[in-house]
Amino acid sequence: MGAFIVIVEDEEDILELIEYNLEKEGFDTMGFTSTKNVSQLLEEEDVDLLIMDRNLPGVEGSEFVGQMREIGVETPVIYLTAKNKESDIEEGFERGGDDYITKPFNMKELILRLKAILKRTQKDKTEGKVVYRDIILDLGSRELFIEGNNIELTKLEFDLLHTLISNQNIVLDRDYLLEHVWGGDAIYQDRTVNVAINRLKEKIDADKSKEYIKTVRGVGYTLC
Amino acid sequence: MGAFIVIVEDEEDILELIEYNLEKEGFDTMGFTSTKNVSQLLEEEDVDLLIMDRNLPGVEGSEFVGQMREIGVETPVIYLTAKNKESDIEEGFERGGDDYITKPFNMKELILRLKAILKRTQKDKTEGKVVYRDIILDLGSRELFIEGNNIELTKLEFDLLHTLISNQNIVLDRDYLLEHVWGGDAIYQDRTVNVAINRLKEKIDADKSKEYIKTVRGVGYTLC
DNA sequence: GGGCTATGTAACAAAATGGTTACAGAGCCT
DNA sequence: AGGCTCTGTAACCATTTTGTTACATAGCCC
Repeated sequence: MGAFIVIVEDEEDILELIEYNLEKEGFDTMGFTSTKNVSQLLEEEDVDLLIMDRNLPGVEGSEFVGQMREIGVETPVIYLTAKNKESDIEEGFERGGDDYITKPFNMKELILRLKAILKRTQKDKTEGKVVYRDIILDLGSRELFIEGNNIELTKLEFDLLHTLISNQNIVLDRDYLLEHVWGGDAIYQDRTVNVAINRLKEKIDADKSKEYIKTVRGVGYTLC
Repeated sequence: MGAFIVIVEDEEDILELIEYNLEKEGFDTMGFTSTKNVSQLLEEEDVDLLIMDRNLPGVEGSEFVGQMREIGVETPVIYLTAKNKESDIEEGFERGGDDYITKPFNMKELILRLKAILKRTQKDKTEGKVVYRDIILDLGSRELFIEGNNIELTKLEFDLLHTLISNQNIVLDRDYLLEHVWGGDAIYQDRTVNVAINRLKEKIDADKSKEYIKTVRGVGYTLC
């Protein structure tokens, strides 16, 4: 469960301490000493959790989160705050923050809460079903049904189809797919996508005349 | 009804007073003057009730219970509190506490409430059964029946099956299982889950042709 | 149609994954 | 202490899955 966690904290010592400990727990982290660049990151990347100091120079932490919420960013937040007056805490909650921890804080506590929040939100992620025409993808049991028939998929095939369905009618290029299905770091060839798509096609378009996955020459693939 | 009751109270006089009276009533008790070691006890032992001072030095009592709830500890709580402002009481309830008593308190009242809570929760405990197809898991006696046959399980196997049944039709990955079955702190290998699952499979799928626990390659396991 | 590029296909090799077993330490009971 | 069971770890092997490569085919522009 290598979640991606962004930390905003102006005191560098504390920032490093948090990053060190979270990475030791197996999380991917990225630290900032101001909210600069953070909004862009939240919008564009798949950030699982934000840890945010409330007492930043310049913008108030909760102010910032408020703005994020307004443009539809739902990333859960843990506030770090020296204040522990109740009014402040309430305000933090009101603005859509999910938890708060008062400084000085216990690293174990932070990690405990963080895991609790992740558990909650990650679970939401896996609940439910995604549907496209005759195709039903059950995210919980990881089963695929086409016209009621259960079709077995490998992990890769499932993730690939999941991404395609989530972006139906949008053409996804190979780079996008590599990044989202295969994951960021490792480097693969384009052809990898190619082959994977075709193995998936084989199962999906099997006996049907219908063609679900369409190749868009020169660009990528789409479920249209 | 020799329930096991843990008491956390920093004033030793009061602590002893409570322990004395509860033991006279036939309860097993264990007293602490701080929350140190208590979390571990709650996680690992079968504690029936927690009596907790809210005004502890250091961690807030309700804060502590909140953390316990987040990692899945369901032990009911009675708060002792000098505060009786409504806001405090509400907050205590919100965090999952089950009752509160304001100091100075009447020992008789404490015991009365305590018995009321125990009656309620003990009943839940013994009535609970989880069913999946031919499988009946009796949470009270911790017995497993498959098609009426009693099959012996070790603690680990039982907890594992319990988690699987509670999440039937959902694929649980190894991290999830490690966290929920083995518990948060300790660090184990994936392979540990692997072996445990297979030991469980051996017992469950024994003479049957039916396969209850399904391996989802690359992801985890599920009861499907 | 010819020539170009992009894509599909098949085959192979490498890597990942899970089952199985053996073993050792921990815990428990006698 | 001795013997028991339970459980975590490591090693090994079989299998599946996946990446890569080479080659065939299809699409597109002239």
